[in-house]
Amino acid sequence: MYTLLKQSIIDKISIPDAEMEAFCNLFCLKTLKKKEFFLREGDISRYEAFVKKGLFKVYHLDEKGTEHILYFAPENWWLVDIDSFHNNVPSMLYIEAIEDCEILVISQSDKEFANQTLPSIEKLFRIMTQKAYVNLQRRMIRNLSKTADHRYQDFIKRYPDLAVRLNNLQISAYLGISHEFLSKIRKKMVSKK
Amino acid sequence: MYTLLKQSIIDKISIPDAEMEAFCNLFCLKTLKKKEFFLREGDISRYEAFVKKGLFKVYHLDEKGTEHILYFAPENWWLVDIDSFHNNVPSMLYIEAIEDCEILVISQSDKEFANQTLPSIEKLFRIMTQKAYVNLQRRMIRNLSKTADHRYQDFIKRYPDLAVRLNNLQISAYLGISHEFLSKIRKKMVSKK
DNA sequence: GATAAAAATTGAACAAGTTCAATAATCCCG
DNA sequence: CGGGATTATTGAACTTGTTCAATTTTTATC
Repeated sequence: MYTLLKQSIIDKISIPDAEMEAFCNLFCLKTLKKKEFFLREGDISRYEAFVKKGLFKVYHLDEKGTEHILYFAPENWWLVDIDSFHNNVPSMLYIEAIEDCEILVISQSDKEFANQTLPSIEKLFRIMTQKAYVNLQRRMIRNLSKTADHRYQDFIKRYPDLAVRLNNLQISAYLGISHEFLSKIRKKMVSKK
Repeated sequence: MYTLLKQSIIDKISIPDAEMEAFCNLFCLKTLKKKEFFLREGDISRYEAFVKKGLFKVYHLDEKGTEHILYFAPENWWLVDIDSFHNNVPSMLYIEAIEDCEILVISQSDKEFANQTLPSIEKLFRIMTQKAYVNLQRRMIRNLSKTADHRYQDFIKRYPDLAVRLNNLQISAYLGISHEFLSKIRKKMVSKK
């Protein structure tokens, strides 16, 4: 049950067996079907989860009802709205399964407990947050400096395995463009080959 | 010398006096004049710094030579390219003083030493990275869902004290628009009042 | 205070991306 | 396998934002 989670932790830090066991035992398995939600806008994020199987989208819905995807979370990724989870404020985000999923869930209080009692875990979450920050920073730079065309080509090159699991509505909501415009970009690419 | 730094730490975590002293002693004071650099593209970020006085811009230069500002760092903020610092890769960023500045500098190795020997410090940096991540996430959402007009008004409302220290070239490079367009937005705002 | 440099404004032509509406293709699911 | 729903494509008109070039205003410096 915890194989993937353990591997994902070992890849980031060295951790004594006892701490690993203690930490993993705080998680419980949950399944979500496609279109079900792990978090909705207005909720306070009281759980964090590791994606064991499947794929989620983490997004914000603006006042016009347009979806803006912050990131996709496939296997090995974590689900949480750090903002809501740590500042105890209602979330601006939705976290929705876009495939049938299996996740390992830990509560806010158990995570705090782990942070306080298991020295390796504090480090694990520092490293994870750093990695998330670096990814977001790189994306910010790309969004500020590249055209939609370039961002799309970059996306399918960077995440080929993800690209095939997503439809164009989802990709366009991640790139920050309309799906019609994405369709036109794709057409141009085909004709240029 | 360390008053501001200590206050900034106390605001985030509780820390024994001995750890506080040990940590602060790892920093040394440096001054930079306006237009001097703390980091340049291609450098590997081997130092992290706390801004004691002044104001920096952290930005990327694209292939056309256009500046894209990731964030501004006034007093109480930290200077570092987390990506370069932790992954030991050449930086994509410039960190440049836009006022005469005083900073407290710590080396990568001293920071690692602190992380390993001072338990509070691991927590401090986890919390700081989380805060930075939350800020960046909120900005990402705004950039994806709001027009330039809205983003500008939001910026001057959100950072009024910063807005008066910056010129419009810098603000436009942060908002992700040309300075000419920002000028037109400002004109429209004045006429609507 | 003079003067050079940097920043801000403006307009015109243009490019990038959106919106809306209609149609076509694909995907589910009972 | 059929039919409804979702997804993808296309075109035309439109909006947002860029680029370039000229001019004005402000700032810095000696």
